[in-house]
Amino acid sequence: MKQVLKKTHKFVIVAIDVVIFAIKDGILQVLLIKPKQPVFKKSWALPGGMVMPKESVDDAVKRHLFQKAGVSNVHLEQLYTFGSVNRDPFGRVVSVAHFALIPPDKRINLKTTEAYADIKWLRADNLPSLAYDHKEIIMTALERLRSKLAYTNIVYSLLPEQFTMSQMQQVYEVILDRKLDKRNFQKKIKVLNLIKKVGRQKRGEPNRPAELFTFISKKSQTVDVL
Amino acid sequence: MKQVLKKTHKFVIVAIDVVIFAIKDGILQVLLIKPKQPVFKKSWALPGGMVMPKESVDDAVKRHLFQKAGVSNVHLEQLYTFGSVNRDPFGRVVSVAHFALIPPDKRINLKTTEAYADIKWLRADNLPSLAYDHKEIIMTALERLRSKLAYTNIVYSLLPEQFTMSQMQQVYEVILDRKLDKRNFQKKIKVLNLIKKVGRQKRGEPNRPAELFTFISKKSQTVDVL
DNA sequence: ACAAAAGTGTTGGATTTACACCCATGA
DNA sequence: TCATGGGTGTAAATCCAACACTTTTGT
Repeated sequence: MKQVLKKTHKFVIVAIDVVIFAIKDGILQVLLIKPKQPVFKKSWALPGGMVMPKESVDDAVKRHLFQKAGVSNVHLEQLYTFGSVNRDPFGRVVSVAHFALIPPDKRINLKTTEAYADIKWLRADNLPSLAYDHKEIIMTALERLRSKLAYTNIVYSLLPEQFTMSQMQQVYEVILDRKLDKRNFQKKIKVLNLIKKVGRQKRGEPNRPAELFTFISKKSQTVDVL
Repeated sequence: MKQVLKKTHKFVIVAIDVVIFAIKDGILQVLLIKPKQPVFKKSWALPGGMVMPKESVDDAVKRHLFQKAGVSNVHLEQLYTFGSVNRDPFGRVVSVAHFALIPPDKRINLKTTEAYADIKWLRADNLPSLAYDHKEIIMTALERLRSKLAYTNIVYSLLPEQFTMSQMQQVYEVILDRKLDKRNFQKKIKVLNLIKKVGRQKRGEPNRPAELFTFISKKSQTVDVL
């Protein structure tokens, strides 16, 4: 199919790609697949695929996300549409890039069965060689993620249901790649009224147990965090 | 052609739309066309059109902008991609919406000759009934414009080559729809070092002549304006 | 007892807001 | 001379950044 497209070059195909982020072990990770095409044998690529005529772009993203990562009901956001003529060697494909945020305790179900050879989490700070313009897409997603951390409450999409203040601060530190002051951070978060104590503590570590918090609401809103 | 698409419903067409803003007479205006299709006889619509197989999305926007408004070399920015299934009654069309900013002294050349009956500037604060999902697109563009005024220097794209401080302040007031304090505004702008006095004044009005300024650089940059 | 992370306030500096009068011009 | 918008500074309030010690636990 795609080969035909290349030859005729008569249509513009609409596809989607998703940059899926999660923080695991204090490291920002991106979910990538290993394409089977020989051209990209040495590269990794973003999960994605075509938009079908009878599904919306949003639905296409959800479908591919579920088909490839077995995940649904996560923060999902349109990023940018990449539309240069030669971005895909197999045809004229315009891709509506998105990004997704997955909390670390989310059950996911990676499926290697389909058109790609492998799928796994890779560090965002040490990316392998990437197919298509996917490097650029990931960089754009990272930028967006960084800026949205500062003026929205999306951090809730990267935290488990219950979390400590340090965990929350760590999300900021990992993504922004700088240390924050503990007292100032907690002061700012407190005044925003986004989270509340659950009344239990995280025990079992060889140090003072930390209070557990949870988000009062998980609606996206713009708030001045940093 | 479009009718065929509707029946077969086999392909997704990629199009672009542009929300073209300018401030004229202290009013924020949007450039709209009057479609010829009977369905939209009573509506206005955004200028736009298909992306051809051999042109990039960016090039398609520039082409349509030139074909419809006779304008080139203006601030142009991708906004959002609208991809719901039924947004266009004539077929499955995904539209990559953009916005453009045009300075008031820019020569433009509106062309009513083509597939639409009329083209003209309409007030953004009192929009007519709009075709497709173009109301939503304009609202999204307005939001984006408002937020970018605050953290970038794009205001230069809405001002003539030489301008007074009051003119600049007016751009902010019109778009943000609130009054600003003259002294505080000038203080903030001054510290950003974006503009310089040209050394002449705007005479001819029955009041004290105003200093004229110009932008030191017309590169987009993010700066904390407000 | 010790190591490790949790919790918790204050101060100085920077930034932001509010606010009013005189000036230069054209009519 | 009058009406109009242009140009200009200061003081109070708020916000932000820097900074260190005590607590609680597991081993």
